[in-house]
Amino acid sequence: MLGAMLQETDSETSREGLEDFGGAPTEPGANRAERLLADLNEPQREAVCHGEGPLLVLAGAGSGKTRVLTHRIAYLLATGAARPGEILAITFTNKAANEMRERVGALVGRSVRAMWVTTFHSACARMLRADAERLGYSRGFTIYDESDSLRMLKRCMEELHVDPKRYPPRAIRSQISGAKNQLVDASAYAAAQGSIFEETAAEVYALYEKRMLEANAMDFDDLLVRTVNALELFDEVRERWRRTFRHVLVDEYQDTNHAQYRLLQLLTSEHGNLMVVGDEDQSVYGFRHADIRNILDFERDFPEAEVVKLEQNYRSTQTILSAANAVVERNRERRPKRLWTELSGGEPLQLSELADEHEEARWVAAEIERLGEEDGVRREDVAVFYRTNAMSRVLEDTLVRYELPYQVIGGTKFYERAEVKDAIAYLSLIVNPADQVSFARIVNSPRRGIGKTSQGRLAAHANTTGLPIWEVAGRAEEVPGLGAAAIKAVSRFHQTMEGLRAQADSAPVASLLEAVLCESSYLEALAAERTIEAEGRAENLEELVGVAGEFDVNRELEGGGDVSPLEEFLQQISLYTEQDGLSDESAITLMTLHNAKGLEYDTVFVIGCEDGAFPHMRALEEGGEEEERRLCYVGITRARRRLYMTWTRERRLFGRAERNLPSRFVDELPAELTERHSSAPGAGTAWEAETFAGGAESLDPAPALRTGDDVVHASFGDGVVTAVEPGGVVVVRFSGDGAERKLMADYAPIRKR
DNA sequence: TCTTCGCGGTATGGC
DNA sequence: ACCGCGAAGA
Repeated sequence: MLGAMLQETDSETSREGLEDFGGAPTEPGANRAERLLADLNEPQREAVCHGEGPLLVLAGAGSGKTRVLTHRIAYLLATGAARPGEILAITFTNKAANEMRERVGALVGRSVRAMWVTTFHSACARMLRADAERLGYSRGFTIYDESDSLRMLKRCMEELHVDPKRYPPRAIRSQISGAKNQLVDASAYAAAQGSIFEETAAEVYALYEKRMLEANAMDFDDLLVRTVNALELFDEVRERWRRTFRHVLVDEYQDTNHAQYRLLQLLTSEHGNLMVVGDEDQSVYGFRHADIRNILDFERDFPEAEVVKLEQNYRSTQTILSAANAVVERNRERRPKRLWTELSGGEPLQLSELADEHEEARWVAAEIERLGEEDGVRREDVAVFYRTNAMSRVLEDTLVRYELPYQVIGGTKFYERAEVKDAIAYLSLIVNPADQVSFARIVNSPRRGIGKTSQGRLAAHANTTGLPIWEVAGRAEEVPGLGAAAIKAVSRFHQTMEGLRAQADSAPVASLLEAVLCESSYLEALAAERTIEAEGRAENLEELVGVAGEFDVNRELEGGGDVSPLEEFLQQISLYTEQDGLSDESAITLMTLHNAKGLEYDTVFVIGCEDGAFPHMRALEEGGEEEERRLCYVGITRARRRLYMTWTRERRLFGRAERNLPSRFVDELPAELTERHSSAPGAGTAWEAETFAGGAESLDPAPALRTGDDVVHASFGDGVVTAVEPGGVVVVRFSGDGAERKLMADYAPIRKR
């Protein structure tokens, strides 16, 4: 059995609890430490046993990095090098943090509760709750998600009369976000302005910062930046956290940005106990301003650092690893390394070209069905990855028709639904009376006769007086220009909410939420709609109450901190994206390639492998080919045994059919590791697979073009065919500029001469 | 002030 | 194909 040969790798959580000393860490430390090292390979052991000072673990895909992290934490405790409360372990996603917490818990028992095992963002939020006041925020600050912060940004642009047509708010925000992650504040940014666009962005940046502070709100970037600010500005704060976290461990270090790097530096520069684990080949968050230089330059930044390389892979077959290596080796921004495994051989990669996304979806569904029937492959061992969320739709429809249960990770999020956001806005306003965006969201929802004009007057008054918006609402009669009817409506709303605020400190979150939904008449308004949609929305709110109830119970058990339950609840869910949630036990898993990082599946399909989709056009325009290639590497290395990649000749985008060429990454796979299939062009729905072992030659169906033919292209002129590829693709080298271009033989304005 | 209709932008990726 | 926003009408 293949499985028996595999050492436990990253995403298998269940087995860890069965080994070592489970939840009973009562034996002497030396024995415990010994046992922790027992089934590690040499470099893994070296990393776990590392003493004081910086440590870089270069961990290739599937090389057991989570194992090294969790065992090192346990080892630090067992040898007495650290107490549980001195550990800060950081990951990038909540999911990864939960998994790490679980696995550490399995090794060390309940002392995991004293550790901070969490994401960068929630660690920062926790630290800021204690020290935000020094920066002019109050501890009940609200965390704005993307849409909230974009709202705020739009308001600022309006106020400055910046035309959103000429300056798209998203572009401005990305500019601001980039500056923040480089720790460039508004005035420094303004001082360095160049183009008119940047000048405009600088102006918006400054006002945005001001209004965010007044609203006592932080966006995701602020959480990092403000924490860095607090640590840099206040010796006392810095010393306190340095003393607290004697050992800092960071997972996925290749995804850190400059602010995060600075944060780690501030926390660890004194004792130097920083362990980072990462793999530059899996750096795929450049768009979030991650800086791959952080991992590439680690030894330069921390000169005494010890470096350990983990290159033995315990996950995939040699075929899959060879394919992954072949792709990623084309990148320049990397250290030389090569994954290897004791599992030689393996099935070849299956590459399939299909007519369009519908055929692709049917092909995938049918293949999953076949694997289940013929090879006994379980659905929960199958995952389908795609580059963009939009690609899941057609596949979902098809899986439903095939009656194949599936679950989608990520994508449309529960917490982004309007009604859920409304409910949360009510709660936010209770905690943070200055929260303008939440106020604007709910003041007239349900309708209370407080329209746009009145809202504008309230906001303007808050801005000019500097009073929290809630204060302004409480003194509506003082707001210039507000009509009598509006004053009455605002006052009533204010009164209702004041009543709810009075309960906020003591009541469990669930009952508070229920009271909010009732007394605000929100549920009543939904019921009055009498539509299926409204019913669904009410159900979602019920689910949110359920989430709150769960939170209350957990808090009861764990005896929450010094923060009010409501504050803690809000913080938790504002940093919460779609977790695996109710992970379905017998379903196929669908997700983006980005979401797939850190996971593994027996059988993996990567769909939509077309140039322009993957690598994505936009990424290529931004010079991100290497990052896209790394994403491909991530996708390939998720597979344990079987890997499929598919692309389509045509795909609908914005309702428009686009013609595609296969992804350049497909061509980078060594032919001897792959098998190609192609559906007959023009066969419509009833296609028949033709199989061609080894790829490239002679699959071209209709066109008579062959390698070596001289051709003329309507705009590129004379050229010669250098290769013929599946799907009617010919590669032509043109004499005009000497460049090679891929063309669709059927559609390109090209003829033989 | 609220509702409806139609247009246009949108859909790389996520804490 | 879908959602959000603005214009126009009730």
